[in-house]
Amino acid sequence: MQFQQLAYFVAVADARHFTRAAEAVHVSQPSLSQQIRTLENELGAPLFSRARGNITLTDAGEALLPLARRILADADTARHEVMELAQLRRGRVRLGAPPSLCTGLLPDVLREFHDRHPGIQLLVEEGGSHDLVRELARGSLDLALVVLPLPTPSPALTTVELFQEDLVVVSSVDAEVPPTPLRISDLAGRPMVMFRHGYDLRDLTLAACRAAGFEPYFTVEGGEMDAVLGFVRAGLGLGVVPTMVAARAGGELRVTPLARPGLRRTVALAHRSDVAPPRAARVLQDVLMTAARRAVTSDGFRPAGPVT
Amino acid sequence: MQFQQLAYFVAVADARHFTRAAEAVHVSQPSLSQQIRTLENELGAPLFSRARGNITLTDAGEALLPLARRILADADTARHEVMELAQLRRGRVRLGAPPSLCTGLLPDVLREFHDRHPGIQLLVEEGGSHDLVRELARGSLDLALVVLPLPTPSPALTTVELFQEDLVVVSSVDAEVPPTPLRISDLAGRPMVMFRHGYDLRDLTLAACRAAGFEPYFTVEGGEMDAVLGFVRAGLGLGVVPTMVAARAGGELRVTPLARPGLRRTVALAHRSDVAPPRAARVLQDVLMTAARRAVTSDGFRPAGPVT
DNA sequence: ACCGCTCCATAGGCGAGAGCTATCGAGTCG
DNA sequence: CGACTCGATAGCTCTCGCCTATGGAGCGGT
Repeated sequence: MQFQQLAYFVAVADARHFTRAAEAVHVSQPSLSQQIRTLENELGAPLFSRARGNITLTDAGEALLPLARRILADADTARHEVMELAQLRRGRVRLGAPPSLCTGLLPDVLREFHDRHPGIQLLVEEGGSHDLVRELARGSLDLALVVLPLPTPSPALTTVELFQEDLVVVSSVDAEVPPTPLRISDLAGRPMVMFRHGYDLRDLTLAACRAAGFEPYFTVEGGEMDAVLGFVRAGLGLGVVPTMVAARAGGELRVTPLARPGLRRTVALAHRSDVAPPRAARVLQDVLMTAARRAVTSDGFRPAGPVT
Repeated sequence: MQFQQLAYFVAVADARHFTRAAEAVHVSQPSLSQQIRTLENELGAPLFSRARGNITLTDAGEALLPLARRILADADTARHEVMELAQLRRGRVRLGAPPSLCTGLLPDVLREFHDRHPGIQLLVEEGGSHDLVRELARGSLDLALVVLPLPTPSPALTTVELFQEDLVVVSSVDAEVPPTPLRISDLAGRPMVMFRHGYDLRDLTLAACRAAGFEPYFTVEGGEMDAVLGFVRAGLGLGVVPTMVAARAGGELRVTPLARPGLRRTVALAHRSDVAPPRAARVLQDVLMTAARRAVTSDGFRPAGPVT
């Protein structure tokens, strides 16, 4: 049984006429006759009663017709479904990202991606690198933006570095003006506001302070990104955030760069090594990498270092 | 898109392994790989992510899988449905017959047919030749037993004569013994019981009486076959019925043959000329014709004359 | 580190079959 | 009775699905 045999069969059943059916399906009449005959032989029963000028379905033909129609319709549906997926008119990308990047990088990138491919559903999972890595491995995420180095490196994940971004200190416009540029050691003893456990920014800042030989003093700790910025704005202390987050946070905040070497983090894109991500995810990856390159040139970000 | 491509695709999706899938569908592994690739090219999207030892469906593959399964299942159903029809394990025959044959010939024939093909549904339409011919032409009957000549002959119907049967006179065992053999003219003035309008037996008998120069006298007229036999048994008059009906009517009835040339009717099988009857109908036709031949030799029926 | 094993992809050849054109033969109509 | 219609048949070409043989990449054992 072949798809075109079923198509020819349906055409004859509709036209009640071999020659006209052959025209409808764009084959010669003998080819169509032959295929119908082959189908009849395979099924072991005549499908049409061929009386001159009065082609009729036999009972076997009547039984076959609805099934043939359904099979052809299903095949058509299959073609369209898959082609729509392939042409990004439909689909889904599940992207994981840490809160700092959800606030900083993602809005523009997702906006650009959505404008180009409005049929693709975007699911963003906001979480710490640890959670994101687990979900990637489990297959519940297609892609994740992560901060390197990964908390649990694994050969099952492939990471591509996107860019490095400097961290800056933010403070309330009403607070005492910190020295410019600020060294890490200048943070010693100053009141600070810190993210909850799980933020890689927390670990990064804490490690830097300890490397400088002091334990930072937190007036408030534990909020999410927006809350921390709010606390800073309210004068509760200094905050350490990525450049892009500080830039987006708007007024009421003073941004102070750190003295060299400063603090820097590497942002990368991670996906499973064993399966190729869906087409839509690969395109999102392209958009992300292009945006990263743009940011490197226009916003003073640093290009990504060697791949780890 | 080909059926075997879908089958191979499903096999790989199930086995998650090209080589084992190839064994499952009994083709070489390269053939299977090639067909999968052809399918992927046609659909414009990869269906599997081929990582060593970890073959996985892509999103396109996931979309295709349920449809592929359904298409294959439908194709299988189609094959079985048609083959069951062809092998007479299922099906239907719609047979029309006049009441006299429903009473006489049909019970044994239908019993024999049903024993041979228990899956075939038998629908019997009891009616006068006129109605039966109309229903045949309309397509609501597959076959009909009719008495020739047809009331409305038409080239759209093909008739095959089965046999000729003699008519006999039945009377109550309590009534006056009619002369043996009886001539048609002996019926003049004798009380008779007659069928309702529409029975070809009525027309046949009336015509014979008129040809013999008299108008018959009916004490009761208008009943169906069983009723008429009951009236005869009750002594209301003589009846004229086919030999086989008289034979089946059981006791309480005296059967008197008619003197030569007597009365005779030709029973034929009719079907539409333009469409071949369903397979089951053709087989029933065979059984009927065989039974007719048997009746000709064993029950003293006469063979059918030349085909009209 | 290397060898061997597994497993999918590629190459080349063969045969089936689906397509074509040309023609036949049966039934229909003017 | 001849022209016409329409499905079946014949003979051919060429695509394509199948095969065997082989390539090449990753993984495991010694």
